[in-house]
Amino acid sequence: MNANKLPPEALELIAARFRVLGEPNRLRLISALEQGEKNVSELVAETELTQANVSRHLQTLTEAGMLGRRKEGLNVYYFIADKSLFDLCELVCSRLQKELAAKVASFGI
Amino acid sequence: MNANKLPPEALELIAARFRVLGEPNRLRLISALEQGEKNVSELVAETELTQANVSRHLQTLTEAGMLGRRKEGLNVYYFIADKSLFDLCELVCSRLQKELAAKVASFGI
DNA sequence: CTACTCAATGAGTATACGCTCATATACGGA
DNA sequence: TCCGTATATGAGCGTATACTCATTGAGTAG
Repeated sequence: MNANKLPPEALELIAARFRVLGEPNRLRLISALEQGEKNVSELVAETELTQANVSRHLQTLTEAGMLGRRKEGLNVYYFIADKSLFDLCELVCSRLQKELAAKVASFGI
Repeated sequence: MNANKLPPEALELIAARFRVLGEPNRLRLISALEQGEKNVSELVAETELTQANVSRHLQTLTEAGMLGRRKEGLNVYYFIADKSLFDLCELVCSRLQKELAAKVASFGI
């Protein structure tokens, strides 16, 4: 948000990126891949989502450049391609914790 | 995303936060407030959105704890309450620039 | 109190998107 | 080649949400 007059197309690009992250199940997939690459079946087992649903979310994440794909025989392995994801989530998490702490404190006394 | 088994409610909270940012016009409002607090009329003039629309987006942003409100007579002034917004956008922007640069390079040779 | 201004909100519409079922595609083994 | 397994995708449905118009609510000035 540095540039003072970001053109609409740029804003749309940025927003699109946030939108991809605005879905809990996609965050779940990202989180699951934090430990390392996994194939679709593993992700389905771990998240308990349907295979079709996992596939679609992985597609969304991959198109956004956040994940990478690697085929190995029948299996397709996905992995985190954008390490800045962790920084993003870190920022949001710490902010949420701060807000939660404030809420707790306001009840405390 | 540090914790390995973030509970679903936490993921929903994080996702909700990203979703709020996943709308170009809301980013526009945030961007407009970067210079300092502004009232609704000023934001309407600057963004060329309808007053109703601006009002709703401001509500969304305020409920998410990202903006603050201050009434002064008839006017209501909004301001950035969550400074980490800038870090978030910075991260996304720099990542997008990197991707764009890569795309340009791949056409270069 | 009346009239005016700024901001918020109820109602309605259009669109985006997450989900599922069924099917297609891709690949490996017999 | 024929079958089975892993993943992707078309079609359809239901919900969420961005937008607008009209109205209301809050505050000020006359």
